[in-house]
Amino acid sequence: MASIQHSILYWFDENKRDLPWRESKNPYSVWISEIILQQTRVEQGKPYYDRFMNRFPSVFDLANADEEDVLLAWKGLGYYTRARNILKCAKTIVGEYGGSFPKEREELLNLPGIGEYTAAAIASICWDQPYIALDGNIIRIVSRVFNIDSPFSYSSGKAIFKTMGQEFVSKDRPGDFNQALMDLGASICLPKSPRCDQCPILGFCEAKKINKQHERPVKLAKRKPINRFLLFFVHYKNKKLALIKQENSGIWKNLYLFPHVEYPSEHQLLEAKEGLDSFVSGIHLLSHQRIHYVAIKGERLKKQEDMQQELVWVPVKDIENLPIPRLMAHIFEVWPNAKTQD
DNA sequence: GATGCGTGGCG
DNA sequence: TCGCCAAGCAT
Repeated sequence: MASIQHSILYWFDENKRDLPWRESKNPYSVWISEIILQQTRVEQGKPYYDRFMNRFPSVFDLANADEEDVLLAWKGLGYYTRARNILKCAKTIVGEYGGSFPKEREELLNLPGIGEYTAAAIASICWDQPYIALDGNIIRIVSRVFNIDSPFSYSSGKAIFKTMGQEFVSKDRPGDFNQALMDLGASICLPKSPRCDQCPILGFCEAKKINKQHERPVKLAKRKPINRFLLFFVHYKNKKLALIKQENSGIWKNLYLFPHVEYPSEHQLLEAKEGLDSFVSGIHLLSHQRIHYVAIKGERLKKQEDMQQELVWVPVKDIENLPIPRLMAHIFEVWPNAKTQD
């Protein structure tokens, strides 16, 4: 009987996708494609890859580029830290490695923007080093084939996936094996409706045997939302808006937002706004918190004894003409740097 | 370990 | 419609 690895590689040889970054195994193009494809769909990344390689054909061209130009090539793709790291990394490779990538996994991991997944992908595709590249696709396939019921996000779960994955990965063709699993995950072993009837390794899948393929991978249980009760002050005067800087902790740490007071219960929030000129209220969801809010005009601001933070007055255009829902949207629109606002 | 980062596709 | 999430990483 054929091994599971053999079945996967056979399927790959017959069905592999024709993608621009598969034309070469040189580390530069593999690296660029892997960075572009982080949290990004193949169809979205393709045109960026083509333009990027055309604009920066080698690691030397990239290392000599201005950050502005790299960011321009990245414009519209998102996660712009990737673009900044890609430039830093190119400079390191040229400056410290004479323009060729280090082949040791540990050295790859030290490069900016390269984590466990990308290091494994580069090492396996370029130099046939037997590392499993645990991306979303391969996590899903491994969780189903071995019926792993522990979430990848737990460190204990991560250890299981790494152990099983390392055992799983083909030692003969690890690069093809990783890419095969990604293709399989993208076309057959889908997150929601896996096409098990077309799967080349159906007979090896432990989850399918007990009909739990839909329950894999196990996701971390969502924490139930915490209720919070906040009274906001919208204080707009002389075309300036009052903001406060948050402490270096909590959900809006170090950000600027409207002055506010927090109450322990909805009852106390409603009691506090009693008699005040409240004009909008509602619930805002943010990071497993349900924030019940009431906003009042700011004339009463000075009388609030609980308001201890120092106010920062920020010039804002035309706030008096904004409809209330738009204004309220601003309340939860936190500002990293009040000085840059106008 | 939890959180932020960006855009586009999907049911 | 809109929440979920897709070839993760850094902090």
